[in-house]
Amino acid sequence: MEKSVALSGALPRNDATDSGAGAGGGMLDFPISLVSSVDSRPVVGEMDFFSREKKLLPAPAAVSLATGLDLNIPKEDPSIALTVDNDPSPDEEKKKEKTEVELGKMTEENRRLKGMLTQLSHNYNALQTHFIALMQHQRDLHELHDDENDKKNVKERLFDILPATDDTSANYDIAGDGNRKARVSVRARSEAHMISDGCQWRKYGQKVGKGNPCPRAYYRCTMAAACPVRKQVQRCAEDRSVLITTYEGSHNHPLPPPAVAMATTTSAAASMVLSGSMPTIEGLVASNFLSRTILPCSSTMATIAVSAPFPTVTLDLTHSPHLTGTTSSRSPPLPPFDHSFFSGLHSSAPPAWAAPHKSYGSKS
DNA sequence: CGCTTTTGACCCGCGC
DNA sequence: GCGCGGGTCAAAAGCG
Ligand SMILES: [Zn+2]
Repeated sequence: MEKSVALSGALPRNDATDSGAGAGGGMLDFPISLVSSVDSRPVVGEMDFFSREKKLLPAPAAVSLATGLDLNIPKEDPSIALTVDNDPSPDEEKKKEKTEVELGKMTEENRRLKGMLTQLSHNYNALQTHFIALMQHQRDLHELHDDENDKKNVKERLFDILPATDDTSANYDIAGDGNRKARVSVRARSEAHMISDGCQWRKYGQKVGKGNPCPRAYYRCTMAAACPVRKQVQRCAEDRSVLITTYEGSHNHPLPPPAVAMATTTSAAASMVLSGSMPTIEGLVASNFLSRTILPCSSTMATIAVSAPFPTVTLDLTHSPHLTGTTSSRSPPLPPFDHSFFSGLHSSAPPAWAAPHKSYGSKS
């Protein structure tokens, strides 16, 4: 038996909750890649959210994607840049000038905001690094203390000495309690074999499941030597255009800025849910946390399944009326209302960014 | 030459 | 204990 709650993540944007939502997860739930990363997803890349190759995507779009803020003010928006005809009355001439001045201001402000955003991103990474270092230190102290009080525990001492190549010991505390089992899975329509998420992954296995003829691929994060993050990529059985990516664990290293949004969102969401710091799932979704961060570009649904053994946060980026089928049957059918809200923001699907990944055979 | 992918073997928990 | 199925290892192959 499993409980599953499906809620629409597509609530109206509520910028006031911006800072509050992240802090809602408790102080230690530093919403970075610490826990699960989703690190979660393009025909050859139709859902490449976090391609590190910025050339492939228009920069303003990337900014907008990562922050949920639509800072992209096209310079040649016809609604702003008036195209006055040959007979400009002095009045209209004036109006035009005024508008152009306005436009200049906005462009300038836009540039400034972008700069700030970049700065913010850098600061964020720096802070994250510092935080991780602190956590490491704290862990060392903690275990040292334990050792003094309880000398029979040789194992822990070993963990202190061992290089951080031991995943479980090194990252246990970083992940925080209750977060280790966290999983975040992302469903997205994509013909690509893998959705790029800003991280580097090395494939370490592939299996074909029992019921599902589609092979499931296993990846490990290679951005840092000891990064424990893993992900599974599998095509949905009944609808092969849907790619399901499941992330597990948290990064022990800074992520490239484009990847931060996704990792932050997923891990923080997982943290909140699993730690119970967000009183209700409704609270999580109502805080508009998910939709503001990564989902403004499509109609969306956040599903949080409390099923054993791993609590899983599912971000559904699909438009499909299909039910999941992989993890569970969804209780309530999707309310029809959640598509309309974002229609004004990004009307179309994300561009087809390419994922740098290759093949995908099958076995067994 | 250093990386990733491939792929069968191996491990381990679970139900019988 | 045994078989099964999901997950991982690691040797070999592939690739730029
Ligand atoms: Zn990582």
